[in-house]
Amino acid sequence: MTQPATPVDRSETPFPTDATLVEKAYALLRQAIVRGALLPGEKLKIDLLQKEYGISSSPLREALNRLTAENLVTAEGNRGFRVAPVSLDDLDDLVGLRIVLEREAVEASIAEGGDDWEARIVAAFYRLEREEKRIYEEQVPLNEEWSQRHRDFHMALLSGGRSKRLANMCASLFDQAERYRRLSASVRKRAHNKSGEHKRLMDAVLSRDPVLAAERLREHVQKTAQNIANAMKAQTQIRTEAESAE
Amino acid sequence: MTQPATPVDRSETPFPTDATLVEKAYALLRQAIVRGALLPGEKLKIDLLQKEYGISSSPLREALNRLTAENLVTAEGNRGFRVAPVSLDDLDDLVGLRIVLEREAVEASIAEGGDDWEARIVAAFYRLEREEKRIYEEQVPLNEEWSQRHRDFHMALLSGGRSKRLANMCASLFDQAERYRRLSASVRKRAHNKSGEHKRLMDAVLSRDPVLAAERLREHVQKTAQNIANAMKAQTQIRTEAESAE
DNA sequence: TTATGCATTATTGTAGACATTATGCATAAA
DNA sequence: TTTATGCATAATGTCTACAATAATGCATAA
Repeated sequence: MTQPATPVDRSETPFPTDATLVEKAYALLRQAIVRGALLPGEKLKIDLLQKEYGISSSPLREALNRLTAENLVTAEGNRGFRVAPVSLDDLDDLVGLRIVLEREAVEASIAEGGDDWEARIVAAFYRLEREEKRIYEEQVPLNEEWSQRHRDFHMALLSGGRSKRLANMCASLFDQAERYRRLSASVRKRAHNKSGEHKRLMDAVLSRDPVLAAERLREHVQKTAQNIANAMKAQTQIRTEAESAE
Repeated sequence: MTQPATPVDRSETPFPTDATLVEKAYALLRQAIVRGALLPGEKLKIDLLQKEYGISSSPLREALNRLTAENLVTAEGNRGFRVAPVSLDDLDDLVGLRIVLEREAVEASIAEGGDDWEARIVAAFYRLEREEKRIYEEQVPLNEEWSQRHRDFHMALLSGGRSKRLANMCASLFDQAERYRRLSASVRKRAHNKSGEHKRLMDAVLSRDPVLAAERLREHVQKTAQNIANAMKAQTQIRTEAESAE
């Protein structure tokens, strides 16, 4: 039996139920790494993961091999797998590429995107705002729901172009950056006022001014990265002080 | 025992001897696909590959999973692995991204590269020219040696920047394009006079004029892609005619 | 011609044995 | 002390056989 032909909204159903175990393991591990449940540098021992997820070694190893190509896992011959380490240099590298590729993607979207693309943006923004309002009014901390809405909004902005590769790369880089955001977010739990920034971003994109849109996107990405970098430096500072106090 | 600390020149020694079987399988399969020994769409049956390479299923499957992330292999759940298909649309996509990323890489190289970078370019060009001269004088057809020199030259041009991710992506996209080149090259076996083009490219880069360098790089990549596209169209034409003549 | 059911085949997943390599620790040498 | 060396132990990678599941092709019925 094949998967039903109904279009799957990946933002709603996290994963189809009839996926192979490799795909499930891939999705689970990826999520755990991006969300920071598995920490940078952490050893990924097959037998432990096996018990944790109830999946045997072969599909796990295959999933881990896929993740190495996405810079989320490192594999060193005969020394097993690890969660990819993080560093300020790597963040820099990541953000630099993100800016280049997201500029390209938003420019292509503005040039090629139709009404459906614009509608996707408006819808995604609406849902993101709703969630942020809920968080503000109910004094809820940032949550998975917001992260998903946030991701959807950003991807919607870039989804108007034809290039599949570009879209995939942007998504991958976004998630890699998301991992950094989460790791550094242990400090500041509540949302900055990102809502205004996202509104400005959307307006620029919907006005179809490629220069303005690219510029605001760059600002947004760079500002976020700066916050993350500062948090990382602060953490390193704290860690260093704690160590030297011993 | 760890690998000796001597720097490995990947262009000389295709692969270290103490690599794991996953790495060997990965390298072998990748090569076979890029060189066109395994054709687009071809089924990759594990048991056949097992006999072919003398490597058991586990490392083979792991290697294939890595290759899926590079767009060289497709994996469809419960339907096994295939060599990634090719199409004019995909070529377009590929080349579009290549131009964006190689421009970025060459600009970064010009801004950040030092004498060592320039020396790498000159050396790579010298070796490429030597090989082309040999091919011309001895009436040898294009060969693996030339392909390697050609790759080395292009990568040298882009190797001056700090971004590791960018370099890796450029290399991956170059090889994906190389696969297209080889597949379409079955027609025209002898080298075009690329030598002059490469010289002009090198001169622009070494003059450290980022605009000129990016423009010549774009021209070069696009012209190559156009030749490939034309060859693909001709092949499709021929295939279509053959089919309708039945 | 178009469905349906069934047998066949291919793929995926599991388990456990085995070989190889890394690692930590005790001991010996500088 | 510090730095090597050798060995026991653990971790990793690989292989094999087999079980479970899904896809596929074909004969038959509608």
